[in-house]
Amino acid sequence: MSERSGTEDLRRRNLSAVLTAAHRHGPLTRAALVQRCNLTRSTIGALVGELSALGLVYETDVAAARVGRPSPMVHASERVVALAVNPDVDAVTVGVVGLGGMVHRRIRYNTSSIPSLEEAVNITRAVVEGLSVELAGSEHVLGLGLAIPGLVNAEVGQVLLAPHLGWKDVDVVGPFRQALGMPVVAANDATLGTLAESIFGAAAGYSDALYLNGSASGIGGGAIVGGQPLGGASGYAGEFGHMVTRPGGEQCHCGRRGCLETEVNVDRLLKVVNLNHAQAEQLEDALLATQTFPVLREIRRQTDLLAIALGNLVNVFNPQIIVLGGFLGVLLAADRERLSAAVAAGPISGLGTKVRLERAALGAELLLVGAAEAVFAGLLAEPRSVAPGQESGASPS
Amino acid sequence: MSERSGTEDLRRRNLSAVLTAAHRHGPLTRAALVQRCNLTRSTIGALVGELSALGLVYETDVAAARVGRPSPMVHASERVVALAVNPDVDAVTVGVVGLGGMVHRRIRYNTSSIPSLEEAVNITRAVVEGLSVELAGSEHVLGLGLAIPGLVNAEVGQVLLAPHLGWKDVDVVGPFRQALGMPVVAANDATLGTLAESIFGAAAGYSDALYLNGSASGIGGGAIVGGQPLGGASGYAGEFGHMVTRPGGEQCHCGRRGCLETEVNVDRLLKVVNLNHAQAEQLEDALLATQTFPVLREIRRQTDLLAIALGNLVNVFNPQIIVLGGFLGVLLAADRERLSAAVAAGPISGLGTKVRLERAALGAELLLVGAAEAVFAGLLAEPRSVAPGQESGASPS
DNA sequence: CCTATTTGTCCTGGACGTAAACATAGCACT
DNA sequence: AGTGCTATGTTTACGTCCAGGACAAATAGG
Repeated sequence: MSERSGTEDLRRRNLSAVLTAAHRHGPLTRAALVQRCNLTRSTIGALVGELSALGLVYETDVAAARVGRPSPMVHASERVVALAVNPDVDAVTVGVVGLGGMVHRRIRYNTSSIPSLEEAVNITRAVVEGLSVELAGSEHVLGLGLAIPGLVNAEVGQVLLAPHLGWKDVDVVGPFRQALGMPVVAANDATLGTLAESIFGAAAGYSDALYLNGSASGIGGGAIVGGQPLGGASGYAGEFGHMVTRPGGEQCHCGRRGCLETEVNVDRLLKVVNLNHAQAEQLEDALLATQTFPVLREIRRQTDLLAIALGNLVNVFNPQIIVLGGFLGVLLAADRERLSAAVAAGPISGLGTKVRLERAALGAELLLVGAAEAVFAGLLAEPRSVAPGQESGASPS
Repeated sequence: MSERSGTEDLRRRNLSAVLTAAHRHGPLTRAALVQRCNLTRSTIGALVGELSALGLVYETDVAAARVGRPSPMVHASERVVALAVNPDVDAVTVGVVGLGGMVHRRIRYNTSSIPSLEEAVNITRAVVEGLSVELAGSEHVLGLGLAIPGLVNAEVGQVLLAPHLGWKDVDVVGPFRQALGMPVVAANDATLGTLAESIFGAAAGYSDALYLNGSASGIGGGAIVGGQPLGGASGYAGEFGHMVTRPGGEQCHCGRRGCLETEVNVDRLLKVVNLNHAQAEQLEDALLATQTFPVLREIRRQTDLLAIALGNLVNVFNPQIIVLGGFLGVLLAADRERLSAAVAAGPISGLGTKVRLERAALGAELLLVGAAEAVFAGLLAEPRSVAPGQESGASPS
């Protein structure tokens, strides 16, 4: 079933360590890799050589500022790319993301109505065909990552429920794979956002982090636990939006009452500053500019409820940092002191005082980076898997 | 800082895999180890040989029931032991636990008052000295594990707060190590209970499990995430008892109102069946025997509130199983249908329907097994570390 | 007693990383 | 401009480890 151990296992791990370091921590000198990976110069040389032969990294000379022989820079090859797709209610966004985390292209295809799965597939195929010249030849397309606003069983590639898209109990991986002829992975958007923020964003470098994102469709999130993303039994973990914070409160579409996302809600914020959904971009400015009592009251109300949920999560996870995205980030900006104080005071025995609260650092590229990261994960774990000529137009032997 | 990789790293991992398998999954034949560890007969032979030379495992012949050469049984040596100590408000319990998970001795030392740290240390030393004949000579004492009813920073061995013991901001590892002259680890009792249940108890074999324990001192718990125990940044994770389930409810000692443990509470249960604290053992029988309205109402009230918390946790963790210990197990037994239905209905999109609810399988030995497991963890990860003659009465070369 | 089957043991070969010696490339000082 | 210093890449010898194959051992079934 699983591969034999052998000494090749060691090599796999070391190749993985080097490639992962180059991917996550930007270009690094070989000397830096020696330190970071705890390997000798000889071994790093061999590993970088192999990765270079596989086309996964390349080296550049660098003007040395220090005494001693200059160490070449090892770059993760940005020509090794993943496609990233984020279907949403009003658009399907397709991205091309290179190893190293750069988003090379980002194409937002606006839809007149909520896209069906079939439409999302067709749009994606069309956009990718439009990019084919760009992708062809030199680039190596590893696969496609799907960021789905809903519950996704990552193992089997099934969407259990994506309420706002109206997708339910469908295999999403199959159709995309069939249409594009490449490996496809799918996961919940907030889970992928967590991944992205934990690697390249505000939670980078923390082993235990929480991420909560607030959007028009509710609140989702994810956790990094001991450096690893929390998936749960089937990839559904991180539904922080349905934590009950006001029992007997408003009815939630999930069936319960008083879920966090029925109370802490972008609609309520828009309403107090007289904006509509289309003007969500201006929410932050409007909130900060309007200091009237109803506005302040609503900010406080939502801040306090959010703080209860965050306090619960601190008690549960004991994280080092909590990253807030979307309108939750706006809420943090609107009254950081209050949220900070409430989170510090809530959890047992002052645990909350040590938790950092940060806004998400990645903007529009968050989900594309996260989805690509899910694709890269396989390669990073097993760099040699790139070997059997896995070009975009696959041809089985 | 950390050790170099080398091929010895492979050996370490393989030794660890074999020893861990023998420890967790009882005696196994070498043939079974070959399958389980994905290694060849030659390698398993070498590994078992080395572990045997280290005194960590031994082999026995077995009457083969199958055709073919019989494969010897590999047993984790139960003569390699850990001491386990659980200080509580009315007693200090000391145990001797062997590799393989057997509790060889369990000595409960009742105290007339809540023990101070100093008293706990002295009691432990006295009990261990009483066991010295038993421990001396043939046995190999790896160290001592402390199960503390409170917040423990496992990394630094500090108790942040153990409210019922009255310990606060004290180094617990230091005094015990000084008094006993052996390595000491400390952790929260519920965290260790989680570990024990996940290895030898009801959660064995599950990669994603939750454990909640209800005692006179409140509700604590822990999680297994992707097969690994959830620790958090400093080991404080798993404080499920302080999840707010009824905002504005009763004041909790933690400062907030309506924490789970202020509402779901053994005192309230004892009260409705007219028992006092000392009669807690009889709670289950009393609850099941008394079918009066006030009793049923209190059971339902607590069941419903517990279900809210469990529903939140299912949304957060997406676990395969939830294990309930202490009076929470009693509550499950009292009205399994109701709790089951509420947990199934609560979480989003029917996630709860797939979650198993089980009572804790380990009884009085739970914490001793868990504390010992924390001690064994180091050995299991690095079996060769046993080498430099680490006898109970240590004698540096 | 013989055969099939399963498993332990021994031996050889290949893969891998380490360590140490050597080579190289830039800086800094004179 | 030259010389030494220093940090780093490169090459080679060596040890460890595991896989795989040949052989031996031990048992059940006929």
